[in-house]
Order: sequence, then structure tokens, then C-alpha cells
Amino acid sequence: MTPDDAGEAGGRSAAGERLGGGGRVDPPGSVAGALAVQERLRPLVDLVGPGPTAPATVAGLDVAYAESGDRLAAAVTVLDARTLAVVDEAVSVGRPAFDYVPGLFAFRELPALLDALDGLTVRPELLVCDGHGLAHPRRFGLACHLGVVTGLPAIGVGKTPLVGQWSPPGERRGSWAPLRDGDEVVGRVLRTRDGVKPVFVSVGHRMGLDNAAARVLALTPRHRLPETTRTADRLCRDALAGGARGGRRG
DNA sequence: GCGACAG
DNA sequence: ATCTTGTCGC
Repeated sequence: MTPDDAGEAGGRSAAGERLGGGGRVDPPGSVAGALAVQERLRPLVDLVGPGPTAPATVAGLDVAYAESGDRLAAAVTVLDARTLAVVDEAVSVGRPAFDYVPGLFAFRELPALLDALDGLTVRPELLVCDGHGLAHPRRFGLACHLGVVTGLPAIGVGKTPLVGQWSPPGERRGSWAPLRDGDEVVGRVLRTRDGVKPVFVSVGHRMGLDNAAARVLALTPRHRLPETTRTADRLCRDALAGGARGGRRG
């Protein structure tokens, strides 16, 4: 595997540095190429879990787009898992690396997200991604891709479904229902707030579904979406609104 | 063939 | 994702 493949797989960094693998990532030049990459990396997903039950730090990742659609800002915020206070953050401004295609979403945001991860000083123990992990047509959503590339435990928390069927979970926070795609359970529809639309939780890498759901509940003491996602969302939006200059901050 | 389709 | 007006509730 060459250094340029960092954004694709491997890219394991030395302790405490280059979380995103360093260097630039070359996105696939076609849909067929992207599908081939997913096919190749999918077997590398670690489904053993259960993953950290009491991580000290948890990272949130999110991306915001300019209305023109030709510019984006990727943000990563690292929170103290106990106090939910932000202890580190980084942003990267750039351009979408791929057209938006359902199922190939990761190729669009991955380069910028990895660049932002490179800007971190603190190495998070878990990545909470804005999108799906195994709840994906080929079981390799953004959370899986990001997990495999960084080697870190990762989970996906989506606001809307991509694949699968489910029954409405109970109305109380903590209620849930399995998200099934055919015969397999690919995730969990979890109610994080009483009477509020549930979120879709799925495993990304090195995590079990039960633990993933538990971690999401720990991150949603007062809002529907994880605190990690919320802080990252604010950060990338601000970065987009602020300096029109490109490059990396953090 | 037609609709659905993370962000 | 982003745009977009008002509305309901803590």
C-alpha cells in the first residue's frame, strides 16, 4: 500500500500524529472505481467489538457546504466523554471530492475529514460520524470507511434512513427497534428524546451495536443528535461563514 | 420500467 | 447538504 492510498485504507499513524494518515487522498475517478474501493476495503471492517465502553474522549465529525456547492468545510471536535466539554477541534476547508451519489457518500467528504483529523492534537477513542456505517447497501458506509482508514473505533448516527425496514420504537428516550435489511440487522432505530423522531445508529468499525447505542444515549442528554455532532456542525458552519480562505485550521 | 436514495 | 416562515415548547 502506497502513501497515496492513505485515504483508501491503512494509513495507520504513529501514536498521537497524522490521525488522518497525512498527505492528500486521491478520490476514485468514477463510480465503478469507488465501488471497487468499497469492495476492497469492506473486508477490513472489524466487527468484533464491543469497543470502548467508557471512552475518555469522543470525536464528532461533520461537513457543511457553501450554497454554491463548490466549497465545503469539514470539522472534527473532540469532547470529554464525561463532561461533554470540547477539548480539541480542527477544521479543513476545501472542495467536494466526488459527486453526491447515495451509497458513495464517503468519497465526497472523506478527504476533507481526514485532513481535519490531521489537525487534531488529541487522539479520540471513538469517532461519531454524521451518516451510516453498516446500514449501507454494501455494508460500508462513511463510518466504516472512516474507521478502517483511521483504525479507530467508529459508529454512524444518521438522521434519515438509507437502507432497511423497522417498526416505530416506543415514544420514550432509550426505546429502540432493530433496523433490518432483509435478514440481517444492520443498525438500530433509537429514540434519543421523548416523543422526538429517532436517529439511525449503526456500527462503523471496532464496535458492537449495543455499545454504539449506549454511547449515543450518553451523548444525547438534552438533544436529539449527539453533542459531538452538534459541536462539529457548528464548527464547520462557522468556518464556512468566516474566512473565505482555504486551507486548514485547528 | 418506476420510485427510493446517508449528506 | 442548502433555501425557506411560521409555529410550538422548554
